[in-house]
Amino acid sequence: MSHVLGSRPVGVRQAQKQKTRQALLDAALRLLEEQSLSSLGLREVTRAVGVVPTAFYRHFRDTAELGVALVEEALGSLHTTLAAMLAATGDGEERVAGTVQLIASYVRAYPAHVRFIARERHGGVKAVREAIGGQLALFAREVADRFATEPRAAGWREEDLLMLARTYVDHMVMTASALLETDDEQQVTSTARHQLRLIGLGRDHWLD
Amino acid sequence: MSHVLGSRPVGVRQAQKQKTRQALLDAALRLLEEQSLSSLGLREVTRAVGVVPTAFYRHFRDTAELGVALVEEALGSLHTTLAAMLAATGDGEERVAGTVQLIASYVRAYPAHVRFIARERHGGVKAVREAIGGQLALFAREVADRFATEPRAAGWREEDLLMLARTYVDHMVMTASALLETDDEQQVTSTARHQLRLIGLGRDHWLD
DNA sequence: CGCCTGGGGTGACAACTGTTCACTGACTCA
DNA sequence: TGAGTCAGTGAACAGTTGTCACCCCAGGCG
Repeated sequence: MSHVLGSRPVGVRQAQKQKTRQALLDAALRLLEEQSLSSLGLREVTRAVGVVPTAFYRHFRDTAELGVALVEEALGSLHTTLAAMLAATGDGEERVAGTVQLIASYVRAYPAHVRFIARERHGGVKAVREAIGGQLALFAREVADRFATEPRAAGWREEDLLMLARTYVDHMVMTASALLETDDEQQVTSTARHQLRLIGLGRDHWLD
Repeated sequence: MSHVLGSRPVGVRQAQKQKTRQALLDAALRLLEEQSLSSLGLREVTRAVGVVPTAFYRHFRDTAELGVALVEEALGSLHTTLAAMLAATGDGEERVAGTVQLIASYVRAYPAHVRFIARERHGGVKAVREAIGGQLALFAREVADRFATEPRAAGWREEDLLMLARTYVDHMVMTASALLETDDEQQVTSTARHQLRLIGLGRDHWLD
């Protein structure tokens, strides 16, 4: 008789289903640490979960659809984090360092998700590529909109603001994946900070 | 009795072998346009060439080794092109436009190679990732060395020059893969030009 | 010339894949 | 309470995969 508002699983039934679904996503993400989505087998995933192959179809049409769900899981919840990151006003060296540190801690917290995004951004599954591209474009828009409200953006053309935002987003993704592959985190974060400074300088002298 | 110096195929035998090897590479590259290396099957490649599966082993241990060979084919010959690109002295708007145009024409000439590099740079096969990373690091070194000879580099720290070079190389790769995925080439090249201008401005004011 | 090397072919193997269909039994809800 | 829903099961299918030992015969070379 009780109605649960907002949250998805309304009964024991739905809850179990979502639990299995999440188990499939988790197992897939783990398997994808050492292979690409286009070689991920449906049986491989169900075996890792401890469930019969056909159960897979109750949740996803194929592994491509699972991939799209993973994109949502990895990037969907990042919008709020990004907003917080942008809200930290102030500029200069400590702002730059803070940004890079935030990226580093995110990579440390969710390495598998980051790896997945970096790997499948140009991967072999079209639907997943497009899902990631869409999310990143959304990020760029959000960043650009944020910039537009700041006094530094006075005199900037709309499209140049978007270009600048794209540069920042691209740099973020590249730094994240570089952090995954290196074992010298200091080296990577240092380079990332200097690159941000470089972009910041270009930004300051854009209107000449 | 005649000795051919330098060039590889010294006899009809060797020539045939290299011909088959090249056919395997070509077929693989074509198949990789719509999948990742980690899902590329050995049989799939030989079938496309019109050769029996076991013949594959005469040339490569497995598909990973073929992938490394593809990296060499795609990036190995690019060093000279890159040198030419850097040799074009002069700066400012037309230099930037020329650079972007050169990238665009390279993508148009070898789209499959570019796609392969973008896809496997963070792909599921470790050996291939490392091969690509090594080549790109080499590019960055070459660019940095070139910069070091220019008067603009006066006062720059060695590691900052390398950082700058990496930024340019990364930007090149990103622009190339962006050109592959878009259908609006003008849009992408325009953004790329503006990003180069942004970096150039940062470069000009680095020593403040 | 005639032996030898080795790229390519044959056929077969066990293991694996995605997808189908009919099923069971715990949960839902009027 | 009793009928219906549906997440997960079980078995079977037609293909596919990588790898094997063995054979063939054109090209290389003394």
